[in-house]
Amino acid sequence: MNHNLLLDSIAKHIHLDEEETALFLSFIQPKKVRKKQYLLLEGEVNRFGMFVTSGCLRSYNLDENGFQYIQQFAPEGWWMGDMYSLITQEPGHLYIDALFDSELLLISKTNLERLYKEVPKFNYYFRILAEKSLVSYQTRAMENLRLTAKERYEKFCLRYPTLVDCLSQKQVAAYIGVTPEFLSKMLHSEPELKP
Amino acid sequence: MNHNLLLDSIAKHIHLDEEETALFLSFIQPKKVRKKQYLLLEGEVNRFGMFVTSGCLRSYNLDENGFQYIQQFAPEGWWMGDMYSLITQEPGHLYIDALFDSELLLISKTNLERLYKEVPKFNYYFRILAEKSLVSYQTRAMENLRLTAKERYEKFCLRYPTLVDCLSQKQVAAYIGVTPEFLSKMLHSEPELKP
DNA sequence: CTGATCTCTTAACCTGCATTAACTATTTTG
DNA sequence: CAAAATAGTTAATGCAGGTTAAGAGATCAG
Repeated sequence: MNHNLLLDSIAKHIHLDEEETALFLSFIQPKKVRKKQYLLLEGEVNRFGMFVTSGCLRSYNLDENGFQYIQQFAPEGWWMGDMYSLITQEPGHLYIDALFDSELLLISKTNLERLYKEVPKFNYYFRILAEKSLVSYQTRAMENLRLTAKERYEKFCLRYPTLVDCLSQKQVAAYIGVTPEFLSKMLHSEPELKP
Repeated sequence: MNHNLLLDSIAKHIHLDEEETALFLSFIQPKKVRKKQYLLLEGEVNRFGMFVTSGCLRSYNLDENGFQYIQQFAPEGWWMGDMYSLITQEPGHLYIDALFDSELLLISKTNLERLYKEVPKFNYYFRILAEKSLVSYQTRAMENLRLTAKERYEKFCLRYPTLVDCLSQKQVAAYIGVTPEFLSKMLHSEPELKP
């Protein structure tokens, strides 16, 4: 299994010696999933932090009409999880599944807590990640009120240029919060939006 | 000045001995602000984390039409800042001002970095805060797409019961992302929403 | 106390996006 | 490879919430 992507991501923020690296790796387990396979269902407790080494995961809410609202795409090099459920160990509200065949590295909540205790500088690493992620959700929360569907689509293309051309329009629509019908209409009536 | 509120907030998550407490307090400076006074303008670098010991702050974006979108209210016991600017020390996009006369405790970016170095367990404290805040912005980002104005208003009343009756309708409208005219109409046509 | 500045209300009209439905193109599965 | 399922297109209709405007209370500053 390929741990390098994960170790590199960590090395950008903290230095681990050999012993710490070995301990960390002993806490990690690999997992392969096929396209469409679920990793978490609404109402379940999220017991693993998931790091994507290949492929792409997706997390979303379902509303009462069965409409999907995508919270996050996690391509290669990203962490994924239901933060609420992972923190509280209460049942969460997210579904997590794989958009393509994917390879993951999992760390259980138990091992994560052990890691914080035995290698406290992981508090630094995950503090930095949480802060960056916080900024991007703050921005998105405001943009979801302030911007039109067209503007949200443009931001999405700028922010995720690699994703936008491997995802179906339906997925993009569920991320920016419009119906697939409206996105289709928008792309045809405003040709400058197309790649 | 009253540091107790802040020390209590910290004590809920980490234990500081006397020396650490003294060092922390030496990094903190008090500040009083009057109603409507600005603490940060769009385009400025945010050089202080701000903890509110009395009163209430507010952070917001302005769009090109001068419409305000409120990101956060910070009553007593809350931290406030422009996270993006505080992390990067680049010019930010938020205005921060006081809704009422308020008392604050400030920690400069420089002292915050010293604090992380000299008392590493502050990484734990601020990681926990960042993670909780992250969860609430993830939720809000999704709700801003998924919920109607009426539902957003109801959530706001549930989540900030003390705020809702000391704020003007205009402030609440700018938080839930509707015009004051529409909120007024909603409250009159749906009497069950009123307190 | 008074004019000026805000906040709230009401109402007419407008628009961005949802809904529904029917059809076509593409992908998945047996 | 055929059948079924899924994704995308187009168009008619509807509605949540915006815009504009104008007046009525409030609150504030001189």
